[in-house]
Amino acid sequence: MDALFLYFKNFNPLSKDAERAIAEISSIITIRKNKDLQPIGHTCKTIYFIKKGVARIYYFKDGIDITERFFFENNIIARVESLFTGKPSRKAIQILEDAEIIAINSTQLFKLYDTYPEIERLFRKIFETAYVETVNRIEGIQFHSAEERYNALLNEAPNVLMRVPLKYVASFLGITQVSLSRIRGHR
Amino acid sequence: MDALFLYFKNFNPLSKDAERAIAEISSIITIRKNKDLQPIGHTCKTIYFIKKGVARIYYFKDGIDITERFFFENNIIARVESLFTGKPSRKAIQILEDAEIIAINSTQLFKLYDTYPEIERLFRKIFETAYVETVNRIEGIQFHSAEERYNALLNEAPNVLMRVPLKYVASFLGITQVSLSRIRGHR
DNA sequence: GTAATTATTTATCCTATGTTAAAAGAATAG
DNA sequence: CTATTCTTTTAACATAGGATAAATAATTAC
Repeated sequence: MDALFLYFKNFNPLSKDAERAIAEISSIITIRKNKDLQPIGHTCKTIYFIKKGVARIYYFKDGIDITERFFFENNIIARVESLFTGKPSRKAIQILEDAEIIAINSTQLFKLYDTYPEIERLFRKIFETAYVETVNRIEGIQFHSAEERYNALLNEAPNVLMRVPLKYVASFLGITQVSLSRIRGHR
Repeated sequence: MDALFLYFKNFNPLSKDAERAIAEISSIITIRKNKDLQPIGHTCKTIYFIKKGVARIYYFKDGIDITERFFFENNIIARVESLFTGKPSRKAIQILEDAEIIAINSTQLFKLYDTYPEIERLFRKIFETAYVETVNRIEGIQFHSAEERYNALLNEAPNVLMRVPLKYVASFLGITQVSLSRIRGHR
């Protein structure tokens, strides 16, 4: 649990009381490579924190597997389009490397918001930051060539290319696997 | 101010007290077509609400004017990548139709969060919703052809095409104006 | 360790969108 | 009302990336 609270400190340090309250609604999961942590079609009622391992959010678009995003150690994962709307998610979370994960029950978490404004503030800040990252990502997607996006990924997140199968990287970059392979060849 | 409080009710109804506190840190601006409401390079310290008119957030990418998003009546505008990070924004807000706008001072607003948890909750929910919209938008950008994106816009937000110059729509769709014109010709 | 499966690359051909330039149409200023 | 400027369309040509198929290479199961 310590890794989680350390992560929280970057956003809004919590009182011991608040930490305890979160610990009470959380559990630790170990899960193996290639398993789905959450399947498509379920309403997201959990916020995950990766202690160890790699994961991705993916979905199917016209029968094709699309990676929305990758997640590494010391980060929060949630399918926010379901978490914040209460609607079933069309997306799944898949584990790409054997993982150790902290699962926080979001229904209970949102109830804690009433008793602990500091917890509400913490998650407000976490998701504001995630929101900003998403806004910035649109720019990268929309106005760079596939090759530029690949090179940017290589610079900014080389661990993606080192720890994740290329077939998943391709759709994340918005191209086919064949194109990605061609781009990697240009060198 | 009433339009603003009515808008707030969709997210988290406020007490009269909280409404008064927000009214105190807000002002009404009238501004003409083609003017910049906020220039590039300034740190965003204001959250705007459009009572009347149309606006867009735009920036320059390699000297080319890119529209990030359009905003119509009864919506909040903010350059969140600046608002939530405190860094200067590379983006500007431009008015596309003579507008009447409520400007909320964000520095003072964030201070109100301490006294009025209901206000913090309100804006948490507003930005959670905006975050979800942004996540959903990525899907639309990344895996549809330009023509599909144009048709989707035509269906989902025909007011964009009716009230906004096409040259601004093109970059919003991620294509050149020439391509947009070609696509509109296919019919 | 070998067979079977899965991931990646290479090759060919094709289409959507970019680029540049020019024409046509609409809006604005005086 | 006319001239000027700004916006949109049209045309011709170039290219990045998609689709399909097949060949390697790497993993996994037994």
